[in-house]
Amino acid sequence: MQEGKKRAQNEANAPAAAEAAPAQDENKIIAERRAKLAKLREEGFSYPNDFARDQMAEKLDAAYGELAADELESRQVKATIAGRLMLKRVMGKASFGVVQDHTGRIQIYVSDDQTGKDQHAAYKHWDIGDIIGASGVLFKTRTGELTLRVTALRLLSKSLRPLPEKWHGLTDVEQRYRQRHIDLLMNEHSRWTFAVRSRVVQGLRDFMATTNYLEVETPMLQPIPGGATARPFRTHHNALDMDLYLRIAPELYLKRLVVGGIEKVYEINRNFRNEGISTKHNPEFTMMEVYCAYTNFTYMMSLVEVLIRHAAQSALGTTSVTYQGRTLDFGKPFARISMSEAIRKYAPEYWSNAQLHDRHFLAGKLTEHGVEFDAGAGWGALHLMLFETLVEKNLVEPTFIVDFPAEVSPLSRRYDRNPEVAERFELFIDGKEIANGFSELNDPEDQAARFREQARLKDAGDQEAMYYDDDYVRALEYGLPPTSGAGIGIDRLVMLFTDSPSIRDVIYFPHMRPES
RNA sequence: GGGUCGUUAGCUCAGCUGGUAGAGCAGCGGACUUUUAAUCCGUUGGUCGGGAGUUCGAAUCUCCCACGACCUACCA
Repeated sequence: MQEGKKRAQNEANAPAAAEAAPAQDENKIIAERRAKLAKLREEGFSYPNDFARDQMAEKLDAAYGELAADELESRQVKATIAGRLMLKRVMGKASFGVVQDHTGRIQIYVSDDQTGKDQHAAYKHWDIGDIIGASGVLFKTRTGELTLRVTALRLLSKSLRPLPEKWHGLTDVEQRYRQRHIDLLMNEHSRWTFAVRSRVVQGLRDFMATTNYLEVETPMLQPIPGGATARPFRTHHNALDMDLYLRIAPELYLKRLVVGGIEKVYEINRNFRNEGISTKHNPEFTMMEVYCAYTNFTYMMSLVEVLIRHAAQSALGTTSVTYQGRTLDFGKPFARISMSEAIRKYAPEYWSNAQLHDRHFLAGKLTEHGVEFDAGAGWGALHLMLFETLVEKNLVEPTFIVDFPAEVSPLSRRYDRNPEVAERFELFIDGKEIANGFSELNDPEDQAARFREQARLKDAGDQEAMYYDDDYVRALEYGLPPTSGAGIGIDRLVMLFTDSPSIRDVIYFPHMRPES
């Protein structure tokens, strides 16, 4: 790090850097720009950092964009701006340019009689992509565009690599994901998408703060990866000489905090799952998990509903969004339906409640649909599989599915009236699971039994089954208050809010294989 | 994992049934003092993703590999 820093500084200061060995992918355009940089260095250019701007493009437009030309002229508004040169139009003794900062764009007008011939001549040789600063007075062109009549301008940072074409921009999805910096420069929609993402997270945090939840951070490196059924990433701690896992969920740690008296707690952070990659799955993804003592899953369902509604409103200013051509309304109450009812609703024929609880019946129907399952799978696993096969894709509008089989919900409290079913819900939108929550299992002896069953499945070859977590059971033995909790998939929520078809569109740097 | 499609200049794309690789933008040189994807004249730029094969001759046909997209199966 230190070494690298020193080297970078030397390069920046040394004119000899222009002779440095060029990278493999250098072409003529880059060579020409390096030559320009070398010449600029001879003239004293040193990547200056003492330029102070006093205006942003968007603010200037908001303040003066509507003003009449002569009114603007009479006010003689001075401004100093800085940003990246995105367009350049040279016309002899005068030139135009478009400078982009993080708020937007503003046009500049550079001419011999305003800056002097030399400065204008220098500008003509700057490149699209260069970062510049400019001072001047605002005016309106003949066509009414707000423009800065430049009296002084400086090159602040030289761009050696050409930007994509001004009209089509960068459209190649692979390059947009691999070189997100270019995507962000070129594509307004990409900038908007990530701005929405930030506002969603901010909106969630604001809401939680006003309802007195405490935000915490729990371990990403865990000796026993718990809280979900998923394959973990493994890593190694050298000093301790022990294997650790990247967390698949923060759940068990957050509930330890509830045992410790933090009764309203949440975390927004990354989870890591060593599983497939798809338009809906990235190996690391962002999850919000929340727990509230002295409530049950019905409270948590309502909280999730309100949170999502609030996130939409604060990030987008509306609760109605269009996703891939379909309208989703987060403003009206989310539907609530039990898993059994949902299966019956979407089943091709009438199935009785008894049939839906008959393992052999379910196994037969799954086979009819060509679904493979483990011979040892119980009623609950088959019931869930049938739900996933028949129902999930149909749940377009926000819908809570409640009453999951306890067998597939090893951390959920059972119903008193039916111990085969858990007080658990999942929220589906556009066929995707967006949230998952339940009344937490706070009976340490039941939890121990469930872990034993998971350990048995793991021994039998189920790589996603949970580990027995002795330390967690011991925490429960001190007494976990009746508690409900939920997890919300932030990436997927942002996909819905931004009409993004792929999770890679809402993650700055999605995982990609290395370029060969 | 399986299937389909794609990869040509810095970017966006043409390139037919095999016959010396093209355009626009960007770049470079020139003209132009209110342009708007500025315009006009001239011009540079390519290991056609990589490798092997068929052929007198391959961007083009065949095979293998890499990367990506979409569909499909699974975890959120």
